[in-house]
Amino acid sequence: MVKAATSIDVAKLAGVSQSAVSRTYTPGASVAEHTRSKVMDAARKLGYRPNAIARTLITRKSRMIAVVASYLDNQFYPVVIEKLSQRFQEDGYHVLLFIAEARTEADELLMQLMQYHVDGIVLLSATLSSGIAKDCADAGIPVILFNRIAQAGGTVNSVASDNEAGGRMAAKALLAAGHVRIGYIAGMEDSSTNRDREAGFNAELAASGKRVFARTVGHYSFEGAQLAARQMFQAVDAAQRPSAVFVANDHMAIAVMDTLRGELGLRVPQDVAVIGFDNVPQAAWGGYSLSSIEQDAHAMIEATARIMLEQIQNESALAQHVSLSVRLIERGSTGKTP
Amino acid sequence: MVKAATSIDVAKLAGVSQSAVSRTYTPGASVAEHTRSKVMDAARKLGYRPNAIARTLITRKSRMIAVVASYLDNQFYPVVIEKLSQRFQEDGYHVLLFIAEARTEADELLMQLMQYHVDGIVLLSATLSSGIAKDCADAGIPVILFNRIAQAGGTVNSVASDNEAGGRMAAKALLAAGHVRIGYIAGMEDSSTNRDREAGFNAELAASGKRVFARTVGHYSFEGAQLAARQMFQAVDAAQRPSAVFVANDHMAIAVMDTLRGELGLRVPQDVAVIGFDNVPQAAWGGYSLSSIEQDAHAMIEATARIMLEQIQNESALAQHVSLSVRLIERGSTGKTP
DNA sequence: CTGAAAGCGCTTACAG
DNA sequence: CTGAAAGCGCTTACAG
Repeated sequence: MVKAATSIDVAKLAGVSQSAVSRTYTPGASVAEHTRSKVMDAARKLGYRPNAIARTLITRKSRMIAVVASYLDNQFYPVVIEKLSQRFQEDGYHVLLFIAEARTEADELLMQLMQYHVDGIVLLSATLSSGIAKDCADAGIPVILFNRIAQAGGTVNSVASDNEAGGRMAAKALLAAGHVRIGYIAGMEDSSTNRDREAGFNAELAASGKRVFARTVGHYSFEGAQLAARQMFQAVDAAQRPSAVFVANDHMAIAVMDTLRGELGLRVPQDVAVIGFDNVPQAAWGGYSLSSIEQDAHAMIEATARIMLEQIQNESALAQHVSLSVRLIERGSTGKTP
Repeated sequence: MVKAATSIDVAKLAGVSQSAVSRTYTPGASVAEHTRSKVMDAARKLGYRPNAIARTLITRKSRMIAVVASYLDNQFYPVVIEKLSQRFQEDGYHVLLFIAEARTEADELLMQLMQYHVDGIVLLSATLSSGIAKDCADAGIPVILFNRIAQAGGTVNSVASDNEAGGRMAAKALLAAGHVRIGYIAGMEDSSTNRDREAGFNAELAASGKRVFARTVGHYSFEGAQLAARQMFQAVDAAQRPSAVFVANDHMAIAVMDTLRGELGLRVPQDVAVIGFDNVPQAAWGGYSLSSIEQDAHAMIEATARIMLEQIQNESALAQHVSLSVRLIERGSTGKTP
């Protein structure tokens, strides 16, 4: 174990002051070209790298952004985490990833985060108590809810899709295909995504003088969705069960398709049309060809990065709420031939 | 923006020295019960939390472990990242996640990591130059290669599956099913996983007096695998193409199945049997029912955590190399009826 | 058990 | 442009 070289070591070797070394590594600081090159030479010889921890202590900027995630089995999130990391890296920020197991855990995690003086926090599909949200705001740490809507009037930003419009699109597509008995398999009852998708879906059905034929809850989990599908499609008589179903996300929709085909012997789309939400990569796989409402992950990430940088630079910036457009991707599961 | 309370603020309010506050938060330090409770009361009133950055500066322990990943579209990794994070969190460590885009980028990333004084580094399916590996060793930072084998004699630890045994199992399963024309779709040519899986596969074929009938390369990517499948199965005459194929991982195997069925009109397993590697969750999906060689992700994660903690606590510990058993999971893609 | 003090490795006014 | 010095918020011998 070799002790790393410090700015003092470099200063000594270069024959300059420690301040000069520090200035060499501070963009925009005034250092003579001659001094700078002496410092760089010495730094190279010693393998010097500025200690980011010491810098953070004094500047109060860690250049780290915490991302709190959970449910990585939902295929939408790994991709988001990857792209989000890359996006922040482009701006010189690093991602400190936290996995929250239960929803209640987010608060405890956040408290730990604050000890690390992260510059900002992105909550992927997680919520946090208003107490913690206020602590973050008080500490000047921007918080962005990703794929969740923040309560109005708060200090917390949010970036989400127009889930309500997505729900309407799903209903419109199924109605246009002539379906009359249409079911809905819900995600988490208390999530804003589920609430808004279902509201849009029901509103569009109502606009056609119809209402949902059956409704079960899958809690956004694979197993939950299998159960929900069994409950909804157990009727032996075809007229007793939906001929189409809107599932609150693709992760569940795939489980539903498996259950319909494998367990219940029903064909998709001939016996039951299925439409999901997210347009995860797996929706395009040949084994499913799942129609879906696409969330624009790229735009969501760009909006997140933009808001984060704005809020880090301007602490008094007001909370922003971004809602992005979605679009229908039709595939085989609703009868579109590829 | 309210300035966070420091140990000095707490000390003043509690009427004790700053040292006493620090000791209260240092497990094992000697503080009178009376003093401790005065400190805790004051801390509660001020919402005090020790500053982890300042602590890191002086203790040289950040309790952060860097995880460098890439290829999150391979479904094996998100699950590993999630479980690994949770596992380290149990021991009071946090994961700093870095996404390496190209393989060459890992070195640059590592240099940045060292500035944050992470306590350890896990490289998920990435390699690093021997120069950087030495820098880490010199700095006393343990490095673990996950799902890769380290070069012998180095200072870098590794945790991987017995890929060679896995390759043999795949060959054995296909031979046992009576296949004669057996193909192999390779991953990255220069990866240890591909090398070992292929070596075991070929060795087992050779043991039966056979050799691989066709070989193409999919580079561990979805698109690469589609291309590799087209190349291998373009022959119109069934006798000209393999009746079974071992694909170097599940991520590619799923792409191969899509190409076989969707594009080439071949049935799995009737026309072509397919076997993959990893046993990702998606392999069990009804749309694929993919036979696979299962990597024991749980055991890999436990081994990684154990080695990491050992090496953090004992800097002079020697590099360890763990190889974990794999097992065959037979499903529909090799003719097993579920 | 407790407090005063040094020091971790930086950044940043300040004076020159 | 440059250097001496203060200070970020802690931990940890050291002396009492």
